Amino acid sequence: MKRFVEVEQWLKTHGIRLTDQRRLVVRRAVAYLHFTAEELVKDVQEFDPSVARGTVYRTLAMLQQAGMVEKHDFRYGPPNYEVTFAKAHHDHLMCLHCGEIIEFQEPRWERLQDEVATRYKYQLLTHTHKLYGLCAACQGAGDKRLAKPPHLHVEEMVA
Amino acid sequence: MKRFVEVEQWLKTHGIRLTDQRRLVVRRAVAYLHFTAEELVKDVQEFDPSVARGTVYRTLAMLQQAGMVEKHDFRYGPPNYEVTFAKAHHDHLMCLHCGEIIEFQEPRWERLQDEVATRYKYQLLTHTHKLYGLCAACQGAGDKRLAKPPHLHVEEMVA
DNA sequence: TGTTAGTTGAGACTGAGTCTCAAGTAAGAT
DNA sequence: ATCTTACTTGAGACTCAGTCTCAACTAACA
Repeated sequence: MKRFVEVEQWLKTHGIRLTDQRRLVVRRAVAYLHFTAEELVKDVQEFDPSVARGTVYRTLAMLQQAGMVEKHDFRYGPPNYEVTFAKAHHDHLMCLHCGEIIEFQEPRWERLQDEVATRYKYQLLTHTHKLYGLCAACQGAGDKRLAKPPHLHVEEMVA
Repeated sequence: MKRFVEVEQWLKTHGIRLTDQRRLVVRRAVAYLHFTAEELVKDVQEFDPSVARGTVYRTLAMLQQAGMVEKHDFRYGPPNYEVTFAKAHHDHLMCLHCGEIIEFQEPRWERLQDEVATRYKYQLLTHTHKLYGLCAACQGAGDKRLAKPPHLHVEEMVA
């Protein structure tokens, strides 16, 4: 089953009203790996220019609230969103030159984290762990500065 | 020797002109553990209201460039700055209720990171690792939402 | 097919940060 | 000590991302 169908079902069963606008936002969001709010606004408005910015932000907040979308503050540019519904926990490795984002898992970290939390008597709720560097392809390139914002990877429109 | 004296010397030896404004910004910054740009602006302007916002931002950027100040995107609110000059590398643990920030070191992480970077053929440049939870004191409190922004810890003014 | 509470679009508003440029000044040269 | 000049500053306009308000609209249940 397509992911957006599951997301829509989840919304329905949780008493959240399904409007055309929300459907569109969800469908466009799941087509991306990572995206910024403004990118999603533009993308959604290409399909329906009448959808307001506020609606996209509100829907995004709602999805985040529901735990289907996560917001990441990568170090450069505005925050990045990711649809995490039915996805295993992972951390991120980002190329500072081309903006590639790799998702990886490292269970040994999770254990070390618990250890640290215990050390300081903290009840751990969440964490972010991000590595920044240069991917193999960009290590040769001359200018090592961030060339473009963290991106993107669009699948086809699933309408 | 006071930290700000070292910072000022460093600036001097690197051909950066020492103005009264920069001196003030540096001195106020080293009085904090963590601070936001706007907090520093207000703080600096209490000592000299004629210092412009732009000047504080510019000085902050310069110090960051020089590697004496680090910018942290904690998950809530605007970015947090920290004077890292002559400080060992560390990561952060933050209480989501009272905003306490604990700095800790965990060398085993660094090794795991190198491993991950190698796995993906990345040249690692930097990383951020932040744990969020509830400190011992706040675990009992009723409302678990973030009560106030990441803060602060002011030492006395060193003028 | 009502009814109504939840949702929307439009645009004003906010907060954080950047930019511009004329005026001011630190610090090396004289 | 004073000159010179490139660097720095203050003021305020500007930008960008995100939030808020409110009248008009609509999904979904009765």
